[in-house]
Amino acid sequence: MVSISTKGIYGVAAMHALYKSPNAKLMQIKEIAAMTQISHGYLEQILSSLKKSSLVISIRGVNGGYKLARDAQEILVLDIVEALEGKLFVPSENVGASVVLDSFWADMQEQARKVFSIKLCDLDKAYQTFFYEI
Amino acid sequence: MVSISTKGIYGVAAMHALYKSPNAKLMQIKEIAAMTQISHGYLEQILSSLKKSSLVISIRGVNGGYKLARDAQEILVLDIVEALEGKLFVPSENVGASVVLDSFWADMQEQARKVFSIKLCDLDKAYQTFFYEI
DNA sequence: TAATACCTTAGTGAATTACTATGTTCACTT
DNA sequence: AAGTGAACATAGTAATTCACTAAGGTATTA
Repeated sequence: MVSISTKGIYGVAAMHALYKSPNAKLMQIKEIAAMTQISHGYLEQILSSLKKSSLVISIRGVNGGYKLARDAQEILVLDIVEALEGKLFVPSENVGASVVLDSFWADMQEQARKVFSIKLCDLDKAYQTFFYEI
Repeated sequence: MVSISTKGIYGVAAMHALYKSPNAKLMQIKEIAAMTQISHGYLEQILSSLKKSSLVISIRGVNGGYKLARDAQEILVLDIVEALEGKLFVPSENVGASVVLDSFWADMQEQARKVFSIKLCDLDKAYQTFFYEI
C-alpha cells in the first residue's frame, strides 16, 4: 500500500502530544493514550522505540512519564517515522542493473525524505497555513 | 518499511523498456523479462494491471506484445506506481481526531505524490542531471 | 490445426502489521 | 520496609501483504 503505517502515525501523534504538554511537563502513557486513542500496550512499545532512538526521555516509578529528549525545533517528523519504521523509501533492490533507474530511485528517495523533514514545532504552523487558505 | 515494493519498481522498469523500444515497436513479455531480469510469470501479472489502467496496449497471438498506450510525455511514474500499488501515502486512518495532524498528513501525501509526478520521458534526463553533477 | 503469444485465477511460504498478554524492574509514597 | 503505580521487556497471534509459481484458457498467426 506504500504508506506510513499506524505505528508511524501514532508515533507522530504521541510526539506532538508531548510537544504540546504545558511547560514540557511529563506525560504518562495513559494520558497520551487517552488523548490520542492509541491502545496503551501498543503505545508502550512505540515510546520504547522512540526512547531507543533518543527522541524521548522517560522517568520510571510512580509519577513517572515521558518528555521530549530535546527541543521540538531539533526533531523532524522524518526522525520519528524512521525511528519506528526504518529508513523511508528505500527501493528493495536494483532491478535489471539499470544505472538510469537506480539513480532515479535514489533521487526519488532523497526528495521524498526531504518532504518529511519538517520540524515537530512546525506541525501546527503547517495546519494554520492550510486553515487560512480556505 | 514504507517503500515502493518490487511490483512498482518492476512496473517502472517495464514501462521504461517499452519507452526505449526503437520506433515504439511491440515488445514481448519474454524480451522485457530478459532485459529487466523480472520473472516471466510475475511480469505477466504486472503488465495485466498496467493494461487495466490503460497505460499499455497489448496484442495477442503469435508476434503479439506490448507497447505504451500513449506518449511517454503523458505518463507519470506516479500513474505507474499507483496502478500497481494503489494510491500512495494514504495514512490508514485519522488518529485521535486531531484536525492539526489530519491536515498535516493530507499535506504530506500531496507533496509526496508530487515528487513522483515525473514524466516517463524524463527518466533519462533525471539521470543525466545526476551524472553531470559528479 | 499447431504454435505461440497474451490472459486469468488459484495457491503458497515468508514476512509484516497491529496489536494483546504477561511479567519484571524501578521509584515514590505510606 | 512494604505497597503502589509507573515504565520496561518479551512472547504470541490473527489478519494481511508480498513475491512469486502453477496451471490452464483464449486469441492470433503460420
